[in-house]
Amino acid sequence: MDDQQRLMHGHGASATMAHGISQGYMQTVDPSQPPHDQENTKREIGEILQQIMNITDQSLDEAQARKHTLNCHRLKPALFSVLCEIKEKTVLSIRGQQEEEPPDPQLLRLDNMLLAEGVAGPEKGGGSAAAANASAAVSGGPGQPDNAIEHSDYRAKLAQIRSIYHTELEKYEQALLSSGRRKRRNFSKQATEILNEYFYSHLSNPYPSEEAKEELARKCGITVSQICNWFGNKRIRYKKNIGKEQEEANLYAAKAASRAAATMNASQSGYNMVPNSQGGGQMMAGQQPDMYNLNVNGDGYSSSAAVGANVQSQVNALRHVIASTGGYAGENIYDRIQQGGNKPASSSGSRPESQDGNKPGGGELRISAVPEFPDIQGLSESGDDDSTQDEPPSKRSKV
DNA sequence: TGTGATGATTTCGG
DNA sequence: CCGAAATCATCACA
Repeated sequence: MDDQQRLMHGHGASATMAHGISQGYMQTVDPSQPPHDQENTKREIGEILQQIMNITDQSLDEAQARKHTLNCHRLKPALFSVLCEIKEKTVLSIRGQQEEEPPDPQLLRLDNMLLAEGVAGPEKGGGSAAAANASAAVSGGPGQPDNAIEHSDYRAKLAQIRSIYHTELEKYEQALLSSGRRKRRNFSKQATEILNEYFYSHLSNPYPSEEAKEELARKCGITVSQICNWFGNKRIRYKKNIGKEQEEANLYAAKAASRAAATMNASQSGYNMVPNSQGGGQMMAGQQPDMYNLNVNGDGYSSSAAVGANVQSQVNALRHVIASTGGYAGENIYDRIQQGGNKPASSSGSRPESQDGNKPGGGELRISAVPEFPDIQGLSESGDDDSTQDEPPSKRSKV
């Protein structure tokens, strides 16, 4: 293994290097040597370092010749070992500063390797200083400039390798994206929370408008297309698994209700709150689910009729809270039920997605003849703090 | 390591 | 172009 290669071997070879250092250095600068020899050694080291410093100022031929001389020098292995050690320390300190979330393990390993080689990662300004210190220690004096490494052709090589590395990295990432090997990361808990809240509170029409999507995307820190994916997946999976989702629906319904209760006071607006016959206040958690999917009858999807029958008695219970707050949870379904409305929507040709639940002419989930997410007959009303949920009826701004 | 959950992509129909 | 449905690929957890 030649010296260039040794340098390129980074921390993985540290043990070997340390060993090499102790061997090479101790052999050459043995403390047991007479003082006279030590003096000579120091001088020689100083000269070598000076030559290294000057080498880039010389013509190519001259430099080559000098490099050859250097390579043949008996102190060269020891010096090189020292440089390796310095580089090692530098790399370690650089790595210590890097506290980022670990990417792909393979990439991480590659990065670490390249970091160790100085190919990737931050410019190491401190490294040269360390090198200078170490050089000074070796040469026995503080006289050496602190950019010893900076000017070597080693650095040029590093730059070359660095650029190759970045190019390859780009290719790799590109390939990763385009070749089906997608990298997936789950959304944050908070984002999921927000999405679920929206979904379950718009269960009657889980098709966020463009604006709502954008708002949700902003809130969740994800892209609009991810929002689309999420809602697409959610609708399908909800449908497939209505029984299981019930629990979740429960949860979010309860949350929504309690939130609504907390924020209700101001907007008692135009709704006539019907003091429910069921003891108004305590509906919350356990009952909401019934309003959503309720029925559990076979097809898993709640036909509006079933909903109406099943839930009617509970509608009033929630109505008070929800209606008064602009209806965070399932407001549309209320309206619907109250009106006995269940008409297939969007005959006008507008897309379901384009209207929010609040809008007249709301959308419906079109799934093989089963009106899963029933259309809403919009008596919309808003008052929720969430701008995504209470857009003006004219919402479809962009068409 | 197996498995369910989940985000992304593909296919298909309107 | 949108959404449903199927499928893929990865994550996360026991």
